[in-house]
Amino acid sequence: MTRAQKTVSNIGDTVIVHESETLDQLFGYHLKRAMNVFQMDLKQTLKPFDLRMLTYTALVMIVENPGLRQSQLAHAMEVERPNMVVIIDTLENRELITRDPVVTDRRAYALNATLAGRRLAEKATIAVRTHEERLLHAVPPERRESVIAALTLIRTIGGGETT
Amino acid sequence: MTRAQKTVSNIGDTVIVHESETLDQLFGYHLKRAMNVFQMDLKQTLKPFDLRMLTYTALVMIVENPGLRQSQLAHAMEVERPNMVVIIDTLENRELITRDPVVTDRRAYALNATLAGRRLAEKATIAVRTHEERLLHAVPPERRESVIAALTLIRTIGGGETT
DNA sequence: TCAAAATTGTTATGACTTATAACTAAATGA
DNA sequence: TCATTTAGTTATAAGTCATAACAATTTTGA
Repeated sequence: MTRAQKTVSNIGDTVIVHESETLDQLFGYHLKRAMNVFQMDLKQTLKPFDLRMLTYTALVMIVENPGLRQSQLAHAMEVERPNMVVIIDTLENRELITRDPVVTDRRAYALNATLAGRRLAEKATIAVRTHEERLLHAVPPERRESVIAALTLIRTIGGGETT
Repeated sequence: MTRAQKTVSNIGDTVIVHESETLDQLFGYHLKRAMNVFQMDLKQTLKPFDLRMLTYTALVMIVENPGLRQSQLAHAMEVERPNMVVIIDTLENRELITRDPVVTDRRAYALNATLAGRRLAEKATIAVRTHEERLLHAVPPERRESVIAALTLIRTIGGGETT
């Protein structure tokens, strides 16, 4: 049973739902279903590192963009500023990052990863890559690239985000 | 500025984040970003019909699978049963669906769409398709099919859902 | 047959996520 | 200078999602 064709079928006595013709034709529906799989897997993958999706993303972004401001990070991650505070708090409390003063702007903090932060990001990323590989092993690399290109195209058009 | 290459660049005096090398290499990251775009758009698209993503999905599934039970729908939508109750309540209160008794099982309800429900589903679906078209217009149909096929492949492998 | 187990839908509730309003401190700029 | 804007924060509300427990019913198997 590779693809769903019928909307309903019978096994013995019980009716089993097989999706919906209409929804099956919607791109966003497939996007959501695939997203669910990735999200559940990612959650489990990050659990050993005591990271959530957002804290992981923030950590990696800080590692690769030293000196980043919270507001910039919030904007990049499409997260509201107040919510970014607690994410940063979490990472700072675990001493994975530091809030350093910015000489040119005393309101702002420059975010920097500590050595522990960089190491954790590295380890977590390896785990995430491994798990992605497991999910994607049936999709050849060039297909993956093609899909990513399509997704990026969609985002840059529909999202209005120039980044 | 179509694609991000550098992680950080300077415009005038302010540092601007351009994503992250590491995250950019992750399939799930692109999936999530594209998903955000779709989700925000869908939310706006369904607002005039006073439907949310889940109520829309449930309504369409009921329209196309008459007689469906709540638990079957919950399973198909990957939603917990208690949460399905409120979704069904909402649709029933608006008289878009009915909970009909099942002669063979007095515990269960057979879900059926009313005429109003079918009409609303139809109108909403047209709107959703239109909005998807706008988001996807830069992606040629065969690319879309290819992406959907890849997403389905991922789901059937990683998700474990035979459905 | 009939008691135990499982299932359907439900209620109540709590955890977690995300959004909004309002505030302080600092920077900007007319 | 003084009004306006911005960075970060606090408090809080709204929204989403998951868990436990329950009544009614069906199924199971001893």
